[in-house]
Amino acid sequence: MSPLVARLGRVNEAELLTDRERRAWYGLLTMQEDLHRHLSRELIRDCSITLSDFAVLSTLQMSGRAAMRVHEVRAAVRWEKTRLTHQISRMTSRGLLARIRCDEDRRGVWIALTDEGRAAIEAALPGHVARVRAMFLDVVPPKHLEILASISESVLEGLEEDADDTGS
Amino acid sequence: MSPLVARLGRVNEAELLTDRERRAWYGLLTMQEDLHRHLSRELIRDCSITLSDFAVLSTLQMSGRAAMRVHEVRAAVRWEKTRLTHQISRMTSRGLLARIRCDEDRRGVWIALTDEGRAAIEAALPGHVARVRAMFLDVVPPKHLEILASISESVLEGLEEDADDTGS
DNA sequence: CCTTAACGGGTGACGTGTCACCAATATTCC
DNA sequence: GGAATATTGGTGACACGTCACCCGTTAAGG
Repeated sequence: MSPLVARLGRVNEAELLTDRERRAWYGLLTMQEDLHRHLSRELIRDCSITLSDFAVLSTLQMSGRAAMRVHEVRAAVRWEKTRLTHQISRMTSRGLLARIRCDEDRRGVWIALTDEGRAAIEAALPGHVARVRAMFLDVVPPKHLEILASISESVLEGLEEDADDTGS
Repeated sequence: MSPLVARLGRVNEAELLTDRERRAWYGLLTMQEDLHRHLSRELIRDCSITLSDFAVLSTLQMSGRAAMRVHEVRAAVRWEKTRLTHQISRMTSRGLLARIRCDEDRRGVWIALTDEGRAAIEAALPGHVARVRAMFLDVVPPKHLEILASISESVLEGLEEDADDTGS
């Protein structure tokens, strides 16, 4: 990170981040990338599923329902439409999910866990939660976790205000 | 997000996150994904470069040097080795970077900004910084930015302790 | 020295995420 | 009731990130 701070004098002041801003912003970026990398690697190694798989599987399992519509899963994970479609296709072809015809709305599709999918998420959950704790939750004091939660809430609120886009 | 909290009763308590933990963890994940998506989209639309391009270009520009070795850039951005190689290849083929032979260490390579690369980062920097401010830095109170910086520092410290891996 | 290990960097394949675009069904509004 | 419109979901192409693995060079250790 140190090369990033060298020779700032040349550029317009207002175009650059203050030291505090830079620490917070680059810290956030690198923390998230490193966490993602570590968790992803270990989840694949131990359970043969990816973080994206985990997000979909746990959404379905936590719903406590037999099946969910695609757009319901989408609302839960907050992904782009096509990202979820592709993800479901991959997981279906690997036997983790099943697509089921929807008669109430014939445009739609029901998504359900297969037995294999349920087994996968049940096998993965405890270890993954433990790793999230070890890498993150147990490292950060509870008061700071509260603050982080409130930070993300206000940031996400701000992002939704410019909801001009096509399908976010 | 609400489907995630339904019907938690069935699963082992210790395997699940508390409410505070869940708000912090899922908040972090979604905030980072949404920020990345928005910033990426706007950078591509306005400047035709990606966030990864931006990271490499700004590292080189901020260094204030004519060229950097690949492993120096890598230390700055904290990426996997091959990720940076691929990124440099793509950017070189698009004319943003140049690979230059290294005589001091004939295994190595110098990476330098081309004129086009310098123009790209200079064009992108102010707008990108402004968007980071608008989406994130200005939304979060300064005291919370400090806390966030300290959070990421301790988390990253923790991650580096289990540096057993091959090439992280 | 000369062997062995470590370093610096790269390749190809594959899974992931986004974009532009499409198909089909539901809904709205006259 | 029929045309415009929104909703639900999907496809194919392409850029990105990781893994397994490779090559050439430098440094270490006998």
